Parts: sequence; C-alpha cells; structure tokens
Amino acid sequence: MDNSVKDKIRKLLTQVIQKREELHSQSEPLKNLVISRPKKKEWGDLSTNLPFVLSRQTHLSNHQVGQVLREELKSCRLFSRVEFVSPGFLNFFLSSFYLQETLKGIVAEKGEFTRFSLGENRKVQVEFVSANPTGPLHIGHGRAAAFGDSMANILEKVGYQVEREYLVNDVGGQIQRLARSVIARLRELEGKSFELPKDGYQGAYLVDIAGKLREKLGKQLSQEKDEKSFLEMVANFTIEEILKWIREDLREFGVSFDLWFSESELHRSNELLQAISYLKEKGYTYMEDGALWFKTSSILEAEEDRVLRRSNGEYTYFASDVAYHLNKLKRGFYQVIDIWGADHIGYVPRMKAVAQALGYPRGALRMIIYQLVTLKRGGQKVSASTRSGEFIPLKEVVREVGKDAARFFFISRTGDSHLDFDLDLAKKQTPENPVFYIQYAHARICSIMKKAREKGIELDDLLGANLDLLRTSEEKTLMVQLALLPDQIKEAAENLEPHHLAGFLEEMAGQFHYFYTRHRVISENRDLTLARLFLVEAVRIAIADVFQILGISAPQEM
RNA sequence: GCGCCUGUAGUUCAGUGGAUAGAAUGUCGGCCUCCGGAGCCGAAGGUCGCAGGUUCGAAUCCUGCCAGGCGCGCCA
Repeated sequence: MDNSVKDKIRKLLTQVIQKREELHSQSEPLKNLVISRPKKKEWGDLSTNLPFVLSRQTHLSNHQVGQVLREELKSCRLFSRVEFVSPGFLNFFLSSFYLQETLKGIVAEKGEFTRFSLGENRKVQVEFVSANPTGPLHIGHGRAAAFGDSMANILEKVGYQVEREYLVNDVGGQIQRLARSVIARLRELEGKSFELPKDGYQGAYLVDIAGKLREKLGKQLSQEKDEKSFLEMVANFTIEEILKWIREDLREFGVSFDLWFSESELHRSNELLQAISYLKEKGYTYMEDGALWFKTSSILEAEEDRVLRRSNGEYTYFASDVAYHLNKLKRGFYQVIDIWGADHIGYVPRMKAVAQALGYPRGALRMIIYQLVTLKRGGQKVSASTRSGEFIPLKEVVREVGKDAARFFFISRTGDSHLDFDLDLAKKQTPENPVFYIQYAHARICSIMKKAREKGIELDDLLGANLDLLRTSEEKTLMVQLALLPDQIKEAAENLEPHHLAGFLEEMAGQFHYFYTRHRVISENRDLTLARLFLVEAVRIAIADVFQILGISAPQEM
C-alpha cells in the first residue's frame, strides 16, 4: 500500500531542503516541484526540476542547488545514481535494491501493492450513464459506462468507498412521447390506422414492446376508459421493459450499479417541493410571468436565471435535478461526481450554482464532461440519435467487437477529446488492435509459467530467486515500469483520468515482447530462470491488476 | 452572437511550464532450429491551426484570429 516512488522522492527532497540552510526560502518550494519521467533513458528513471525552482527562490544558481541536492541524495539506497544536468535537472536512477523490493512486493501482495490509503475510506459517489429509459443504450452511453466504472474502480483502489448510481429519468414530456409512440405501435399491431407522433420515438424497438404489452396487459388496457390511467399504464410498462434491456446491456458490459434512483421518487416523497422551498427561504427564487425562477445570476454573473416551476404549475427537469442533487449531497458523501456527456455542458455552471445555494462547499460536487463518440464503420461515420431510431446499440457493438475491446477503446483517450470509435479496428484480432496486443502479453506469460511448471518449477520456488541476476537493460526497463505503476494509478485517481492506464499497459506490453524476443526465460541456468520467471510473473500480475481496474479480462490463453 | 471542448506525423492519438516533440497504425525494408511469429527490428514521415505576448525556458499559460464538435428552452 502507498507504494508511490514519487512520494518517496518528494519526501527525501523535503528533508534535504529542511536540513540545508542555504536552500531555505520564504515561498513553498515544493509547490512547483515536478517529478516526472524523462524522455530519454540517459536522463534517469525519474527526474525533477527542483534546481530551477529553488534557484529562483534563493540566491544560488541552478548548478549550485543541483550540486547540494546531489550531495545529499546520492547515498540514498533508493538510488543507484543521482545526477545534476544542466540547465537544471536532477536525474534519479533507481537502485537495484528498490527495483527488487518492487518485484517482491508485487509478487507477494498482488493487487494490494497498488492500493493507496489516499481516500481515507471516505465515501464518494459516482453517477454515470443515467440514460433516459426511452430506448436501448447506444455507443455514447458505452463511453460513459466504461469511463464511469473504471473511474469508480480507480477511486476504490486509492482508498475511497465508492457508490455507483444510475438516475432513471422516468418523469416528464419524454415519457409521454414514449408512451404515445408505443400506443401507435399497438394500433399498428392491431391492424388499425396509426400515426407515429412526429416528436416521438421512431425506432422499431418499440414494436417489440407493444407486442409484449398487448400480450401481458391487453385485456386490462382494453377495459381502461380513463385516458390518463391508460397512458400511465403504457408508460410504466414500457419503462420497465426498457430498463430491463439497459440493465442487461450493462451487465454484458461488466458494469453494475449500487443504486438505481428514480426521478419519480423525488416527486412522490415530496422532496422536490422541499428542495424548492429551501431555495425560496434562502432568497434564491422569484416569480415572473407566472413562473418560479432560480436566481442563477446571483451566484454566477454570466449565467441566466432558470425556471423551476412553469406557469402551468408543472416543475421543470431542472427542479427535479435540484432535488436530486440535494438528496445526494445530504447523503454525506465526501464528494459527489457526475459524469455527463458533452451535450449537458451548459448544465454544469447551473448545477454548481445550485450546490452552492444549497450551502455546500465548492468541491462537494464535481462534474466530468466527456466528449461525444463518433462511430466509424468502413470509414463511414454513423450518427446516433435515440429519437430518430438511427443509432448503433451498445449491445451490438459489444457483441461485434467484444466487451474487452470496447471498454479499452472507450477509456483509451481523455474525456476532453472526441472519440473516433473504429469498429473495424476494434474487431480485429491482430496486434494492430492494442487490447489484443496487451492480452497476448498476459497469455504469453501464462504460457511460460505453464511451461515452467512442466519442468518442475512451482510458484513457491520463485521465492528463492536471486534477483541480482536481472541485469540486462530489457529487464531493467520492465522493473522500472513496474515501480512506476502505483504512481500511475494514483495520478489517474487524482486527475480522474483513466486513459493514462491504457497507455501504461500498451507501453509495458511492448517492453515485455521486446524483452521476450531477446532473452530466454526458461533456460539451462536454473538460477537465471527463477529470476526471470519472477520478473515475468510480476509483469503478469501488473497487467491483470490494471485490466481488473478497467473491467477487461486477462486471458490465460487466447 | 455567447459559453465549454478540440486542433500535434498520411490516419487515430499521447504529451504535470522543462532537455533533440512521442506511440500506434499505414508506407517501405528486414527477422521464425529455440519458452505462443497473435511477436520483434530498421527507415521514411512534423512551420505542434495562425499571429502576438508572458520568462531563464511554451505544444503546454495569456490575448486575438481561423477551423471543427457540443451547448445556449417555461425540453429532458
């Protein structure tokens, strides 16, 4: 646990600054301190810009600061070498001692090695997907699902208690339109004249639901005279059916939720009215044109005021979202994280203003926006719209390319960028497809371990391995990569950026294949064999560990 | 018109204010007696959208343009 190399180095640097008077300064030297991975091997395994930073704050030159730091650190057993390089970098070469400790740690502790206590067991909530129950999940929801679930896993890994939540928007005009669309399909099935509502849902998937509805509730429906009850019956049935699809699609995608929260519950429980009157009491509302408005502008100048209750007396979706967020915030989470698609971008300042109006600190509510997905097939872009019925369902994509490839593609780049999802590439079972490349490394290692067992070497025998024998640059590269894994995970959690893990895996798989083609793991030399098996087993554990976070399977054979 | 996101190799994309800007893929050329060739190596490929500014140092920060995406409802 808490195996961050960077934290260890940061601590050492802090100690040196405290110890050496000439390095003292008024400002906080570590604020601008960066410890990063240099671009070139000869610049060490890790490097810091601290000489730059400190020289600005003291009367010393980059060079002088660097030499002082080097003197103090060069005998640390964390490093084999510490070098100052002009113009102002301090480069660290990790010691064999530390790299071997890392290997032993990984093999002994498995996934526990990359765990952190950072979250201090605080409760965090991640709300994601929350697709309207008006149709099956499409490709865009896939990005939300993969991203949200991986994010939740990462936060758990660094010590938070994470709750995954899906908000079901089962209220409002869209549900009315949905029900009317089903009713039209019902008439279609009965051979009557029918017309799909123009603003309704055109997708053929509603025909199935209409059929099922007729089969199950046909009699009751034909006896129902009250139009409102009729509509409600259809709506409820339809929502339930669609939610079944959604749950099933998510299950196939390896995503599950702790709580499915119904928007209608907020209406039934009176929480909506309570939330609104709370805002009223605090003076954040006013009446105009017969509607009740929220004074967004009093909190964020650039924002326009928004309607909470329409002049016809109905509450807006915004109003239920106020109630929903109050409900969430009141549950005592250290942080509530909403993961939204770019089409909700305009909503962010509004909801932040609401959280503030409700009296919660700035950091309590955090929104992550991911950009939309473009699906490509045969070089052609495919558009996605639930209402028009022209969309590629997530289920279809998952069945076509597999859960693993789909999840990998979705989290492989930052949420800030548009995602071009190339179906043809994701489907390929060749090394062009990064997920197969990485899985292949894992399977290859499993195969080596199996071979070793056939030769009479058991996992327990590895414990006696002499890791001093791992001396080649290829072995060293892998060990360094493994040593950096905990930091990688910690940083992904801090920045809420899972895509770095995908890059890390690709890199490590590449390093492994490179090593493999140059050195035999199992050879006549038993000691060397044991040492290399130890290394390779650590790599395998690391791959499986990160895959587990990303919800991707680590196959033993392919 | 206003707000947010994006613009980096032919293509898809990485890149905490740091060192000679990287990878994958594609193109071209190589490597199988041997633990999984579903792999490996090499080469070519760039005015980091454009123009200013900030500083020891800018793909990264600021300003202004240009281009694309998403928003800007008493819809959800």
